[in-house]
Amino acid sequence: MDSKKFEKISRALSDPNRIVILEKFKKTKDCLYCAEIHDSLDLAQPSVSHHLKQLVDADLLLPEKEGRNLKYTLNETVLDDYIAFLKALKG
Amino acid sequence: MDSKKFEKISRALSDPNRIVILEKFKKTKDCLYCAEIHDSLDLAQPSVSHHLKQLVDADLLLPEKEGRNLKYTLNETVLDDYIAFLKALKG
DNA sequence: CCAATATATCGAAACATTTCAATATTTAAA
DNA sequence: TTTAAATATTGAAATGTTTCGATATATTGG
Repeated sequence: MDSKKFEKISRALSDPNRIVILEKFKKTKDCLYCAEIHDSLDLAQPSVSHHLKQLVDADLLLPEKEGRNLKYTLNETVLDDYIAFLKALKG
Repeated sequence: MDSKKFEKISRALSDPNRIVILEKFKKTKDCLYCAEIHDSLDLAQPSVSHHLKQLVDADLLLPEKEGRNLKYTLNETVLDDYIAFLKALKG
């Protein structure tokens, strides 16, 4: 992971609503539907869409179409790469 | 670490100049002087001061006064806590 | 104490992000 | 194939961030 990618992921992680989204993966199964995310986020639909886009653009979430719904899974590989970058900072 | 703290650290990590600062710790010894940071950052002095403040406010850097200079060390404990939060996201 | 050096703060311009209403697009069901 | 549901895009207001010149504060050496 290069520093530009690291920066982008950090930015994606620097918003309370997006943290709520990511934490939902901890509590629930390994995938979440767009509508479930929308329900847990006291925000208008375009705002939810915007936040999901940030997370997808940072590769933290992997989107998958399922009929007319959208399903997201957490990209653990990217999280691991991000963690590796952080560990490298320590020398 | 709570999510508010996680958010703040993520924001501190989401800027290219601040990443350059943190990466300098990898290359050099375990502490850096304000002036060394300033020298490696093609930015005006108030901007450097601003970025260092973000990093200190997020507890990523620990400042220490040494006469009329300022010395910073990387806070590895906070980095570890941040990493632990990330790992917890994966379940 | 005075002058010089190191760092911080202020205030404003430039830029980026968040939010939502309105609207568009896609897809499945009727 | 029309309609309803799910999601995305646009455009604009509100807010936050970055940057720097000017200036303030602290510290040390002379």
